[in-house]
Amino acid sequence: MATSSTVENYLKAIYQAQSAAEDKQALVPMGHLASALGVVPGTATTMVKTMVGSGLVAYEPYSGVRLTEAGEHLAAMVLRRHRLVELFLVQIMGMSWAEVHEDAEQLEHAVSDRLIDRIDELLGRPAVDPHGDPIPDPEGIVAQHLHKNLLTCPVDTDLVVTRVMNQDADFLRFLEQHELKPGQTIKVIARDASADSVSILSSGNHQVTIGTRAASKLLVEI
Amino acid sequence: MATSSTVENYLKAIYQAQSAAEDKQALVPMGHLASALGVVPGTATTMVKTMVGSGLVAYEPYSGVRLTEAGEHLAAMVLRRHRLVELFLVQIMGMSWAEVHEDAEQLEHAVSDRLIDRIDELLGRPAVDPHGDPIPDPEGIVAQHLHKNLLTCPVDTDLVVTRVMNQDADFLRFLEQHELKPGQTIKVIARDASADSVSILSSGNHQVTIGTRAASKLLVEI
DNA sequence: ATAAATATTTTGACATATCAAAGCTAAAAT
DNA sequence: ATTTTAGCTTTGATATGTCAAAATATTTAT
Repeated sequence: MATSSTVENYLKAIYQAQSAAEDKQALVPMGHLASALGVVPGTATTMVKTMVGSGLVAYEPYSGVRLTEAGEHLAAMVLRRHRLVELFLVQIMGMSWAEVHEDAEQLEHAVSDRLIDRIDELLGRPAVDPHGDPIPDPEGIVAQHLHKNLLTCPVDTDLVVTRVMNQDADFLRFLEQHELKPGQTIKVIARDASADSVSILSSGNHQVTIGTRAASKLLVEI
Repeated sequence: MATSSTVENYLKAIYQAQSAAEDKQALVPMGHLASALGVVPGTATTMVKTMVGSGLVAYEPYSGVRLTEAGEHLAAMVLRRHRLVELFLVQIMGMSWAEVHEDAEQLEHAVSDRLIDRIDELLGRPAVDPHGDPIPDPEGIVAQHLHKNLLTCPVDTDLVVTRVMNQDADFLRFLEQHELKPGQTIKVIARDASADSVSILSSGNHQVTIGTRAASKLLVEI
């Protein structure tokens, strides 16, 4: 009955697709799931059907897939392990936040409940990981934080970066270099729709201009 | 070309069987290998044949299997990861040495070279794990320590426990309770061949009597 | 030297996870 | 309303790792 790491990855991908959607109850299309996991669509269909058999997901042919309560809980546990491990690698092992994702991707399937609780304790039961992603508690409950992104937040107001919705190492290194990491205080100076850009004043008082695609991935708190 | 965790476990089992043998070049019988891995003999035969194809082992039908140089190096890397992880879990995560084996068994297949080097550094490039088992260096070289066990060591002489050749959690808890862990000083008071027993004076000056089977698993330095 | 016991290999089957390519469905465009 | 297109499912294969049970080899005992 123990879920394979493949099944854990499917659960995680469905969970994250559901979280990203406006309607949290919406079905995740098979094509989306397949490309998130790097498999061909047929593989996802087959796999999802076996997961229906384990009671982890609900599936409607030609429409998509959604987690059941059991699946959602398991997915939250995978995310809990992943995020605690990431924070642990940065905080305790002194690794760079840009490079820990791959390691965490492997370790999330290998750490025991006992060890993950030890890590949680050592880190002081943290609420978020180095990217600002919330860490589900042992019951699978996720503290929902409301933040705006750099396209929806007010201009010329002090903001604290709270979350980065992109795991790409180069992007993370860019943010680090320009003092735009979670916890740092910034300000949006201007938005230019025609230039597709947003200009920011970083915590170190340096100015940077980024594209709106990137700006939408940076979440802030006022 | 990356070895699966199954192959890594086969390599480790063959390595450890070869190390335990008097003749380090002796072939490991398939039955031994199969039972060490908890599979039926036919499975081991099949698997070993595919490993021949990868150049990791030499195999002689009806005789057994032996690591090639490439296989030995890979096996040493698995053991290096396992032992560094065990020491890490005990030293940094504060887990009990009796309970870390299972965790390490999983993690040894999931930690990256980068992370294992970080762990190695954090622990100060240690030579042995909590059981006194030597940690292979990044080139796969193992410092060979010569020790005697409680059956071959001199009686009534101060000894330091250096290594425990048994991973059984209950046995490890027993040693802990009776102050017989690696690093502690003990003395053999008497051996009784007919009673199949060895009597020991522990570091805390308590006396314990254990069977010769157990005594052979405790290695010491004079 | 032969029989009995033990160990090993082979064979056929199965579970999991995957792909390529053919076949279907549903939505969008005309 | 029909065609096109995009997306999804099915089918048949493949790779990995495993077992049960039959066949074979080796060792031990008589």
